[in-house]
Amino acid sequence: MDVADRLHSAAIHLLRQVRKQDVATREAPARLSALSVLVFGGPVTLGQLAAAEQVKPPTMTRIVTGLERSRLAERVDDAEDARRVRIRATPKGVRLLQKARQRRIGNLAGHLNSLAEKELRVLGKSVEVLESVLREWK
Amino acid sequence: MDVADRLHSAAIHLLRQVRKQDVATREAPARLSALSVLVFGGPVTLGQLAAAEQVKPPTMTRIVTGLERSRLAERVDDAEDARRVRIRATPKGVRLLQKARQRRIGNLAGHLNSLAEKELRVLGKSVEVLESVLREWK
DNA sequence: TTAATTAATTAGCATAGCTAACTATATTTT
DNA sequence: AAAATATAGTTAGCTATGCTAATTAATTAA
Repeated sequence: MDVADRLHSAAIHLLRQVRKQDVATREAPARLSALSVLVFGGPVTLGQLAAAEQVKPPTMTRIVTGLERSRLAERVDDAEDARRVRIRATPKGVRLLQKARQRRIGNLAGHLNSLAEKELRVLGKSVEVLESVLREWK
Repeated sequence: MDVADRLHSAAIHLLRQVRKQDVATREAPARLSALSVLVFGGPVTLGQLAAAEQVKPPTMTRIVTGLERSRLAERVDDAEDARRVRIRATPKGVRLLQKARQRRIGNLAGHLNSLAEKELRVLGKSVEVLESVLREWK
């Protein structure tokens, strides 16, 4: 319980700090988050994207509309099922997201810089442990 | 960079899972988050609360108004400076937040349960490392 | 070939973020 | 002491993001 509590708190504060970098993109959080699914997971249907982001389809409809207006993503008709719409990041979207990610990760890495080599190793090991926990979670 | 990247991703997915528990409170995320500052940090002025939550004062004004409507917090006049308004969690607010927190932490702890003792120890060590990184961050 | 199901959108509501402009109180300058 | 400046919070008005319910279009099942 103690580890859970402090891990929870640390995760909150860590993301709160890292997220500050995103203002440089001039894009809203939900859009960046959806765009990152598109960039790293390839084109998906709107419904899949909504599920991945844990929002309802109407919400994702509007996020995608916003991404399209900024030319960061586009709707593509699905050849197999005309009800579906596939969403794809544009080259501009890919570039923007990679820069945003670079800023976030770079910022975090900069702060991990002060750690001793041993601490960094422990942290790396923990991330693996967390990844395995998250794989089971669903 | 690799550790930063994966830590970042793990933190995102961890919080995304844990946050699901909050629907049981029937309170919106920003309100729960502000309430948690009040419960664990004591009464603060509206401006301090806004700063703690990294939002602008007008945003916090409305969050506090929402919390007041639900009787989870209340505005108290400041004796020293009549411009200021102190915000305080009500007993109902304290109870609601503690239950919400219990659900989050309990849920996370349940998933850490499957870990071997050694893994849990490594995780605990890492949380300490992260806490020290976060202390330096500002 | 209807009937039922599924995918996405539209409409309408609440919440949450912002800036700009305003009110009221405190502080500083003259 | 009066005037100017600064600070704390609110109000107004915008955009964005979450929801449910209802709608439209396409697919699958009876």
